[in-house]
Amino acid sequence: MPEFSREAVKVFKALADPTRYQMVRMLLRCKDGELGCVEFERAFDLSKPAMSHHYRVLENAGLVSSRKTGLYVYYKLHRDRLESFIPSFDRVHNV
Amino acid sequence: MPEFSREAVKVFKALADPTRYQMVRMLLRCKDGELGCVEFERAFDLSKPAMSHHYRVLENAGLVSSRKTGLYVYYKLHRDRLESFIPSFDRVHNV
DNA sequence: TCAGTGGTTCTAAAATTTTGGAATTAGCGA
DNA sequence: TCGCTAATTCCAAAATTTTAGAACCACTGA
Repeated sequence: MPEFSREAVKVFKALADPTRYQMVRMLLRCKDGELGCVEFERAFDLSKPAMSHHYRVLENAGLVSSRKTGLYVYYKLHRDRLESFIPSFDRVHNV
Repeated sequence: MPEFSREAVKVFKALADPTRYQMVRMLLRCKDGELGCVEFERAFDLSKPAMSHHYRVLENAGLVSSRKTGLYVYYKLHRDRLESFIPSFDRVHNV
């Protein structure tokens, strides 16, 4: 399978989970496309390890990257990456 | 989670597998958006039950429906359903 | 009627994904 | 330095998904 297809499947896998799908939508909605673990943990009733796992899946799909300041970690959405596989994701899914 | 989101996740799940992703692309490429099991089985080195499983996942996601004539079954892509969750899927993924 | 083909269903195994407790790492402030 | 908090890593269990053999169903043609 060509490289692009493998990447596409990885992106779809990343979005094929309710928690991660919602995380991406939260990131789309927020002002600077960046949210901290705190916000995510408040939104989803999951353990820290489970959340960490989901962050990693999104990172491996190239959909987010993380930045650490002090104790806190912030995740930033890569809109162009998302749109390059799912154009208008924003318009369609950010309801 | 709202209905649309649940449906969206189901559609992403359906596409989050190499075989099914390719199946959808084959359907996009073919003339009348319809292909038979024969073509799919020739394209993928999987057992009949495994293929049947994949057909069902795509059907449950509302992405295809099937039609039987005689011994043969044909699957038809629902382009509008696909595009309603992933606009321009055709253009982006039908490489 | 019956032999043969195409496809699904049933069942269970293999593989992957999701999850959380425990231990660990990293940074902050006293 | 020490104690505290935030987050990840390690590990294993639970859940889900993918797969195929065996049995079955549906249709065709002889």
